[in-house]
Amino acid sequence: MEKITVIKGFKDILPEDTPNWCRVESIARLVFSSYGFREIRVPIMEKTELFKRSIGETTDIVEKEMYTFCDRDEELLTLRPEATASVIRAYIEHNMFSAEQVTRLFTLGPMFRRERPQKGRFRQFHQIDVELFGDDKPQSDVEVILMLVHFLESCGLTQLALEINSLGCKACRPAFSKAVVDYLKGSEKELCPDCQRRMITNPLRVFDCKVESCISIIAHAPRILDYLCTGCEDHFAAVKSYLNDLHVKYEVNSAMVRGLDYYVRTAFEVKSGALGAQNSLAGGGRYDGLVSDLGGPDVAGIGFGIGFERLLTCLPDLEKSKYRTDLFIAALGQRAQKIGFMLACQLRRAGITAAMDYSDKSLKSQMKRADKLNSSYTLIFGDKEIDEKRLELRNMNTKNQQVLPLDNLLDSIINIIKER
RNA sequence: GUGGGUGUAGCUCAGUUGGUUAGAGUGCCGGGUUGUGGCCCCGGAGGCCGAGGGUUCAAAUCCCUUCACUCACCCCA
Repeated sequence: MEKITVIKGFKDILPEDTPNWCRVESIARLVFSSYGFREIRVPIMEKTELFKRSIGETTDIVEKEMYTFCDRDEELLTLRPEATASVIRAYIEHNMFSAEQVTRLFTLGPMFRRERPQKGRFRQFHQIDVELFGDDKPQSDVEVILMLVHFLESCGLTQLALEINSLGCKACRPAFSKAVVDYLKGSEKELCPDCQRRMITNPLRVFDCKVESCISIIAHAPRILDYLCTGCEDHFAAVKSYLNDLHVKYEVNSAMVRGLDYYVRTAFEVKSGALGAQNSLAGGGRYDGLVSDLGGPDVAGIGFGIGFERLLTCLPDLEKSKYRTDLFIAALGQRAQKIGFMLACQLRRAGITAAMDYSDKSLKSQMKRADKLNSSYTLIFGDKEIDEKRLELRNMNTKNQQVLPLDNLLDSIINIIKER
């Protein structure tokens, strides 16, 4: 019989790893809550239209990476490639804007993009996603960036590289795009084929190219920061000033452009050297105008996403989770097995991790099992102990053994274990 | 979608210029005198050498095809 395997680019998260996931999740909840962010959970599927309108029809994500299928009633549905669109949809749908001026939300869960998998990139991957609606002041940019840094540091990450940039707005970006195209036309033939194509489709993407010759051409290209309108310039200056005051280290990377069409003004990214080619650990930016594009009120927005798997690969002290057992019951013989089983069931109901072997194996073998399960204590008994009503309780660390009376056995074990 | 690398035991990997019954470490199970774990010693189970085809007296080894994994490009978290 042929084995059925997981889908390419999808991963099982095994028991030895799940505690690490839980740990990071609880740090996120803790840190975000102190900034006033509340958790929202949105579906992993949406109508395809939602992503087309938010992310942009001509982006790679929408053009070739989405898992889209036709439902039985002919409706086009898509497994979410990112969370922002869904959160905005929910924000609008539940009229959250009328409940409060500023809304702070976060969510976490799986995202889906049909790319070729490689290090730090999977078809199902997980993101922690943060969104702040209803405030266009630079302080909210700073708050969100600071929270991101705070969170990553709380996870134990060091040597983070924060890069920020301003992408301009609807008013000033078109002029910049044109200037870039004009500049590139001069040396069009020296550009790599990809960049020649980008010139037409999405000129700003040329800044992302890693080809040696393109990099040297782009080094002298116009900089977005020289084309910002007064509003964008003031906004960006304020963001930088606050970050300086807060001693948040960052680099301005005027070549940083982001792959989702909706970003305006502040864009930021956190990179790590531990990741390989896909070195972007978290990224986000401002998206004023997107909420109204999706049918909501004209409110500002800013947010970011953190790659969960990428974050985990950056963590320095990742440990595989081991077994941990309070009490192992080594029962010898049929009578002992029966008593032991009843005891195990009762202990578990009392919240104590109790384990035993249901087949009547040799004591040596049961002791080995107890050791493997990292048990703190092992209760040892057979016919002799039952007849004498005196059971042996071995402390596995000290090797001391004490005698426990069969009467009130449950309570005395609970007391001993809870005292530790 | 395009390249490169790798596929041998549950896991990590050896395997010579093609040559007997394919190995090690680790893990798993059992044993080392009656009922006491970790260390040590002994034994056992576990492989269609990724799959299919070809060359040859003979293929894990050489050739072709294919699949999977992986890294990189594209792009992004």
